[in-house]
Amino acid sequence: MKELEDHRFIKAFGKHLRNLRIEKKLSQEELANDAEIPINQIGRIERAEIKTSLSTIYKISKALKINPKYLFDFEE
Amino acid sequence: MKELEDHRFIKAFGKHLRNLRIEKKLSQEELANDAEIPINQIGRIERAEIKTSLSTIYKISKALKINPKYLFDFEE
DNA sequence: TTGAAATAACACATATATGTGTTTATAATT
DNA sequence: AATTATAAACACATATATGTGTTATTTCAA
Repeated sequence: MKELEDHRFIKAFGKHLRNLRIEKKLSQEELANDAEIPINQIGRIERAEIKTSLSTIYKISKALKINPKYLFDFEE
Repeated sequence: MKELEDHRFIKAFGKHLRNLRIEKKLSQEELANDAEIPINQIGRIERAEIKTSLSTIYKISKALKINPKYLFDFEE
């Protein structure tokens, strides 16, 4: 089943995002505000509820003040 | 307008994907088949028609046999 | 310049992300 | 224990990606 492998990646991405957010000492709400996306989105991504889009990835990276590629700089 | 900036990023992503695909000497159809996604999706991403998802990004990186982060290794 | 391969450009149904709001649960602090 | 901040868990409407199919256009080699 390809879904399992895919889901592992999505979960790792969410965990990595959470790590980066906490490193920067931001709440989900603060990050969401900075990124100009709804408050709930950050939690949904961190919990791997959704497979977010390039657009949201870009906005989050801007709010974290990092290059988007660092959002993918993690091991599964 | 934030949309413009966002769109520059999406376009750069598409251009980078096209470069990577051509480097590997794959047609859109071959890459789509390898990634097990519809043939049209690759073209839509390369032309920046859509802001694709984490899931598709993962599948494409697998098909290209690269780490997903290299899909974001480009300058805007 | 013609034929074949590759890509673009349509249309349309379905699945999923987004956006907004409300309510519940969990931590942390005083 | 009570208060506050944070995050999770719901629901629901809307926007957009996905998936499938067909037709036009472009590209490139013979």
